[in-house]
Amino acid sequence: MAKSSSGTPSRERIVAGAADMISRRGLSATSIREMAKHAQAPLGSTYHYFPEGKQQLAAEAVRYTGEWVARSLRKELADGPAAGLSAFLALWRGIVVDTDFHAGCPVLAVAIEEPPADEVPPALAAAAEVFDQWEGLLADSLRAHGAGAEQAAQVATLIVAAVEGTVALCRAKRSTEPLDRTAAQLQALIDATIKH
Amino acid sequence: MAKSSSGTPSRERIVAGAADMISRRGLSATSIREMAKHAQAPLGSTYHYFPEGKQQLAAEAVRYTGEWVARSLRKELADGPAAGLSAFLALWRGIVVDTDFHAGCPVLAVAIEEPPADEVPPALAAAAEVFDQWEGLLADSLRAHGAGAEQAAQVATLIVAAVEGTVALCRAKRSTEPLDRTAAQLQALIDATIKH
DNA sequence: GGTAGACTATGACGGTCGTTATAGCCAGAG
DNA sequence: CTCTGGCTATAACGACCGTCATAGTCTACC
Repeated sequence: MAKSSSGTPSRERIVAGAADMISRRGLSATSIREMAKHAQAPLGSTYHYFPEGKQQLAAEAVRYTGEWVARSLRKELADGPAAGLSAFLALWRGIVVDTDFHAGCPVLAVAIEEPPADEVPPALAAAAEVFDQWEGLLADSLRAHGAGAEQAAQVATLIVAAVEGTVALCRAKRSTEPLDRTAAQLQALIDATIKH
Repeated sequence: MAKSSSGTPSRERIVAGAADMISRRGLSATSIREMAKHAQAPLGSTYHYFPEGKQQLAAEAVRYTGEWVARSLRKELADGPAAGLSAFLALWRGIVVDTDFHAGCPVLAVAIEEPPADEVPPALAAAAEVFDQWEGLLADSLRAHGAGAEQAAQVATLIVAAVEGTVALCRAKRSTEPLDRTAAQLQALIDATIKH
């Protein structure tokens, strides 16, 4: 057993690989068989580690990405909101460029999958939590640097939404120009927000 | 025959229905069989009207949505960039609310599907064109109201990206609050941009 | 050495996928 | 009335899907 907090290495490989594949093709286009193969794990193992099936695996992949981004965000926000935004932008730019515009954000990919009627699948709930987490980190930093609570919340939401949307624009256009433009405007917005 | 510019009514029903379904579930999760059934058309008809198959149908659905939004945008931008933004926001809010957070933007949905290696599928190319079109309309209006070319382009990209991202946030959270927050910030940004 | 339990291997279940082929219907032109 | 051509009906192709069941392997502890 020895249930370490990060789980078996093989288990974590599956989750990380799933996050990568979902960020490229979306959840429904990513099969469990492919996720297993991509992580060099047998298909049976996925149902051993994730007995609730695909939704559980997707939810963990979303949270995995969420925590990975949040770690970077927490670290860089120590130098202020502008530094945090720069890191946030650089992180996504790296993913988009390194994959030749093939990958994006798995959280966004999961967020736009239609849920069954009268139900909220675990992966979608996880996506909502991750967005909240990112917004919270940004808003906290803005408030710590003099922004009002309302203003901070609005700017934080705008940043997360704009960056997610911009990554999608970059993928469609196969260009990083949208990221450059969004970066310029958001940086100016942060300056204006914390200087007020 | 009688090839009208808008095509046979049945053909247009298929395209419109496809746009709706793609906006809910994404492209790969939407089967041609379901699109046909949703439009009350036989499966054979889809391959009659769209001989290139799913990609052609998806591309047309993307352009259909693009033109629909552009029409609203053109009309409201006559009253200035702020009015255009309001219409843009209201349009997406309507979709999200009317579908109980089940539908979003089909253009975004198509934009985040991974293309095959060394290839740009028609639907993805159409998504890029639609984003360009929307940005162009907004940027033109901003420049017509005194914004510099660079500033106008940056703000236009930010608006499109932010609204697309915000719609996804709303779906994940099952709340329109992100749209409220983004709206407030973008309106302020437009005011500052054209007043400068 | 034995035994429990974590993991793997294998194969199957019913179902849906995109696409194609073929034969048929049926309005309108001659 | 015949015939053409746009549209439909039906069935099939191989491939893949999520999930489950079962039997097997291997490792760590008693």
